[in-house]
This record gives sequence, structure tokens and C-alpha cells, in this order.
Amino acid sequence: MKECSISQFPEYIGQDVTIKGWVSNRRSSGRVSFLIFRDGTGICQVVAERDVLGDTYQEIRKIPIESSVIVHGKVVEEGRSAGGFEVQASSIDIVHLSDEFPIGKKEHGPDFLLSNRHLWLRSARQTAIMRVRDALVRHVRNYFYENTFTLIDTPIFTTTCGEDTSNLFSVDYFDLGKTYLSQTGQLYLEAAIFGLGKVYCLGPTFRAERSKTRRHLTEFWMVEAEMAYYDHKMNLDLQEDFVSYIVQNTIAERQEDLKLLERDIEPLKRVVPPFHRISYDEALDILHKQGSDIVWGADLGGDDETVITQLFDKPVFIENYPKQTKAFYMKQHPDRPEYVFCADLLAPEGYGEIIGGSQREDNYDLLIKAIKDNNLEPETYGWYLDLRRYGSVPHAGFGLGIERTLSWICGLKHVRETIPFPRMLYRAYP
RNA sequence: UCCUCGGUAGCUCAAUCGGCAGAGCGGGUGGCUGUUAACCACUAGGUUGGGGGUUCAAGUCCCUCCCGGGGAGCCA
Repeated sequence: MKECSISQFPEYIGQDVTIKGWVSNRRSSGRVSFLIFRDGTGICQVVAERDVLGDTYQEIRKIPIESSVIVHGKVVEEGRSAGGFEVQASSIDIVHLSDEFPIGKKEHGPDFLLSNRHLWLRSARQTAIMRVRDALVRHVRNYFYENTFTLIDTPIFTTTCGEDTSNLFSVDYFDLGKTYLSQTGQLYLEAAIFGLGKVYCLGPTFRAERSKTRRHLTEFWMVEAEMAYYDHKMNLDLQEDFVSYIVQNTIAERQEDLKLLERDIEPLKRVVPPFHRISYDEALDILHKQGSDIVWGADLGGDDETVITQLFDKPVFIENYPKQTKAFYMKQHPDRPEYVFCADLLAPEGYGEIIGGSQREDNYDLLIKAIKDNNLEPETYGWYLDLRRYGSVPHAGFGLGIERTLSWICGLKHVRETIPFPRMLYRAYP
């Protein structure tokens, strides 16, 4: 018999095949048992009949959930079966009889599921999310490839830091003392644009913030892009094009998975250029009219973001924040020095910030001043300052959070389900 | 770090005013000729997160510690 995968069933209708996988669930009647069978490419129903299987039927009838089996039998179209096909077994080899599987058919709480993440990852919902993640990351890479960006893998161990050290994980580094796990590749990307023009990186990012919310992980994946000779407006135009590309391609490719996740993709279909653009000051006006007492100079909180995203039917940029609320490397507005050229992109439907980006300060003296104003030490930024000494150019870039974007695309309540093994404030196992 | 909610059977939860610790799922045994979180019958399963206290009596009230969930701040 020919071995095939469940995803290939349309080509094997009426034929005898061998499939290898696991029993997701089982139902039995007097003379017939139904195994819900999974092989990594799909699910189907295996029909096991007493009269066909003989002695092994007694074992199959009570086989523990998650046992691994190899099934030989005929592929048949069957509307009543999950996946649309069933295999009428002529024989079944038991590879391993599972111990009692901790995750049952009824609902479970988050603590239990997260403690059993290594087993939870087998479930239909979780495998669907992982496939959407795979597609999203692939389309991210495709976009940059198609637009002549070069991948630059930035270091994980770093000495200089994007911002202050209080939210960095420190690591002992031989005789050199402390290094820190990277929380951004941006500064290194800035070095790379001088040779390559447009570059990007995609990798894990570490934040030692004691954050405990549905939008935070201590280890998450971020894609960052940096472009030479790009100003603020060009940066936003690119982000708009990029986000539209990855969303449209991902939802088109993974329709079945999104359906399983019960994600209504109509709102996602509207994610095409142009996005809404409002200034920080306009955002404050909106919030004040909604009854907020937020003061100028304060960063927008989670609730503020939610209020604003609910007013728009597609992603919205909030541009030009006060300089005091943002990082030192952002370029200050030439006419209004109290502002910087930056923007956060908020995803609709209450998801909030998925991108932070800015045009970078390319003037040596202004950058030195900004470093000092932020109580940072210019000496530790030697190489970064050099970039403003040898052919400095206007440049801009942004970073997009993979898990937040995936959470939005999948319509999930919490980012913890979007990464295979989430690291959170109180959780580093499994 | 702060606010808030919670911890009872392997899992999800219930237990009235402080008064015999229960159900569903899962496990075991048996039944059922096509099931859809299958169903039916029977059955086993408990140091009520740990420690201390009040009381005739504590899952329930008080103190304390531990472990989680949600949120704030911060950020993607």
C-alpha cells in the first residue's frame, strides 16, 4: 500500500493507502469505532470495524487518546467526517499506546494549558496558529526580498543598548563583564544601510520589563527594517505597503486555519493603503473629547489606544510625538523641536500598537545632545555616533512585533498563544 | 513594583448563614450496527495550595507565606 498524507487524499480517492499519525479522539459503538486521526497535514476519520479488524478491534475500541498508530485502508469521501474524508481501515498497527493524556476534551484553564504547552501544541487550534505564524513570517521575508532589502542578522549579545539598561537581561560574558540580550537590532541595522541601502532583521528580542498583560512577552520576535535616504513620510508609505502585503497574503493562504480559529476575515480584507494618519496632538484632541484627562507630553496608554482604534476601520498611524516621550535616536522636527519624526501604527479592533518607527537623528551634534538629555553616556555609543561622521544621510526605519501582528490576524485575546513556547514574567517552562 | 481576582478529585467547576465535600469530563468495568466534545449503566478517585489562629464545628472567618490569572506602568 502506498503511504500518503491526509492533505493528499483528493488524489487517492478509492485507493488503499497507509497513513502514519496519532489518535486525536475516539468514539465507539458495538461493532464499529471511529478514530479522529491526525498526521500533521490534516485530520480525518478512521473507521475501524470489528468484523474487519478481528482481534485487534478490542484494543482499537479502547485505544487511549494520543496513541500513535499506522493505518492501512481505503480513502473514501465522506461528508460526515471531519476533513471530508475517511479511511476504512483494513488493518491498524499500534506504534505506542499513550499514557492517559493530560489534556482532555473539555475546556482547561490557562495555567494548566501553559504548564502543558509541549502537549497543548498538538491541538487543532494551536497547530492552526502555528501554520498562520509560518505563513506570516514567510510573507514578511518575501516582501523584503521582493523589495530589494538585504537580511542583516543583528547580534543577540550587545554592549550598547537602545535605551536604558533597567529593562535589559544581563549575561556574564567571559572577562568582558556584562553584556545584554538584545532588545532591538535597529542600531546595527543603521550601520548596515551605509553599505546596503535597505536592510532588515528578524529575530528574537528580549525585554526584562515586569509586564503582565495580554500584549507582552519577555521573549518575542520582531522584524525591523532600516532604509537609507528615507524620510518620515517615505517610511510611513513603506509600512503601509508592507503591512497590507503581509496581511493580505497571509489571510489568503491560511483561510482554512483562520476559519477554524473562528476569525472573521472581513475586517482584515480592508487592510489596504492608505491607512489613517493622525498626529499625536490630534489623538489628544480625540481623547479629550472622549473624556480623557491625558496631558500633553504623556505617552498613550493601552486604554487610550483602544479608544482610538475603535474609531477607525483600518490601521491608524499616530505621528509626531513629543520628543520627551520618545527614544533619543529619533529625529527632531526642524521647525518644532519639541516634536520628533516618528509614528506608531495601531491595529484596529482594539489590538493597538504593532509598529513603532521613526526617522533617525542624522546630525552628530543633535544626537550627542539627545544622548546627554536622556542621561545616557555618549562614550558607550562611540560606533553609533561614528555613523554620523562618515557620509551621514537621512534614514528611517521601523519594527513590527510578530506576535502582536499574529494575534491580531488570528483574532486572539492574548499573544501567549502565538509563540510556540511563551516566556512571560512568571513562566519559563516548558 | 502596584491594583484586582483566584487556588476544592487527573481536568473544569459547585458546595446557601460556619453544620455529612459534590457534578461533568477523564480513568476502570459492562452495554450499544455510522459516531460527531457520541450515548447509557455501574465503579474507583480528596491532606479543599502551605503554615498558624478563632470556634463545639472551618473549603467557608482572621493572620501569614507560596503559586497563578487579568490589568497598570513600560513597550512591539
